[in-house]
Formats: sequence, structure tokens, C-alpha cells
Amino acid sequence: MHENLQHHFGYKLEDELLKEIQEIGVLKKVPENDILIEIGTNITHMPLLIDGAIKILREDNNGQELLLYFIEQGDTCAMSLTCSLASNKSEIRAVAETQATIILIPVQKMEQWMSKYKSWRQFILQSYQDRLTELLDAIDTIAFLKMDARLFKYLKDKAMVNHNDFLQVTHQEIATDLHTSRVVVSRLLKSLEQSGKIKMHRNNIQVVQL
DNA sequence: ACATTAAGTGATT
DNA sequence: AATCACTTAATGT
Repeated sequence: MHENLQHHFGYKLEDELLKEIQEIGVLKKVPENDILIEIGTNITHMPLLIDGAIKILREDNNGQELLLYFIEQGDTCAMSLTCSLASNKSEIRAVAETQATIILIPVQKMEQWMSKYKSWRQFILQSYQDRLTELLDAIDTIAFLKMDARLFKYLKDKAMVNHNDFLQVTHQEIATDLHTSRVVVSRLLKSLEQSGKIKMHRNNIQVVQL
């Protein structure tokens, strides 16, 4: 755990804090598709992402999903802080996109550390800023990009967080993430393939133009 | 051989 | 871009 911490957070968090994280945090490996945070639940722990990727989803009244963004290693879910302070329920769902390693920190500790460690405060604020930027980006994508561009962006993002150009995903799963229908995804994928941006193989898609 | 699941296609709104 | 209806291909039992 120490090496992990040092590697991913050592440069931005002070040594004393890293020590505390080591003592208090619980190292956990989660399998792919594991739900880390569910909508409407209280958040008791905040996850520090060591490796892997997490996707953040929103849900409408009918239970339809919409992907907001991916979180990569060295970051965290800043929402857990506000939620804990206001003892609110989570507005989002966090699902492990890949197999991931996380360190769980009780939210009470987060509060303490806010006043105790400058680097922690900065880390959290920076994380907020990053999330906000990604949210704005997500809004732009949904509002201004046509479905074909959205789909291609989705594939590129997915390839990036997976560190793999070959995406193992069904058309239906893509459609769910993008909140559209499978038929549309199939058709757009075909046109993307014809324009040489991707290649489709059986049960996986290769992103060519990164 | 049959059922199930993923993906392709045409037509309609 | 969504939905329906139908087909085809691949995979599992």
C-alpha cells in the first residue's frame, strides 16, 4: 500500500498525511462493474483511486442511465465530501469501469484533514475543479455534439481509461451509457468504421484514430 | 437441434 | 434520432 500511495499521491500530499492514510485507509480491490456508490445512499467512505478507472453515471426517473465521465487513477470522488458534510444522499452512481484498486477513507477523516493538512485541502479543491470541468465537458458533449461525435468521443475516452484500443463492449452497453438505442449505435458504428475511425471485430471494437 | 443473445437492415415517425 | 419489426450470425445447452 505504501508504494502505491507514494507513487500516485506522494508528489501532492505531505508525508505525514500519507502516513495517516496508510494507517486509516483500507486497501480494496474491486472487480469490474462493481458498484462503488449507489444513487440515494449515504456515503460513509470516500475512495482514493490507485489504479483502474471508475465511471460516473446519472439516472433519470425511468432508471435510464447516462454516463457523465470517467475518473482515472490518482483522483477521487469529490462528491463524497459535500455529501458527508451535509449528510446528503448520493446523486450519482459510481461503477468500476475496470478492475480497480482503491483506498477507502472514512468521511469524518476527510473533514479533519481539511483543516489539518494544506495539501489535502488543495487536493480536494483541485479534485472539485477537475470534476466541474469534466461536467461542463459532459454538458457540451451532450448539448452540442451529434450522436456520431458523442459516440466516437465515448469510444476514445473508454480506450483511454482502459489503456486498450480494443474495447470489449456490446452495442447495447454503449447505447445504455449514451442513453440512446442499440439500433442507433449499430448504425453509427458502421459509419465510423467506413470512415476509418474504428474497426469492428467480433465482440470488440478497435479505436484506430486516437 | 433448439434457444438465446448480439448485431444488421428497412420502414416509419 | 427513436422505435418497430424482422433477419442473420454466433454461441450455449
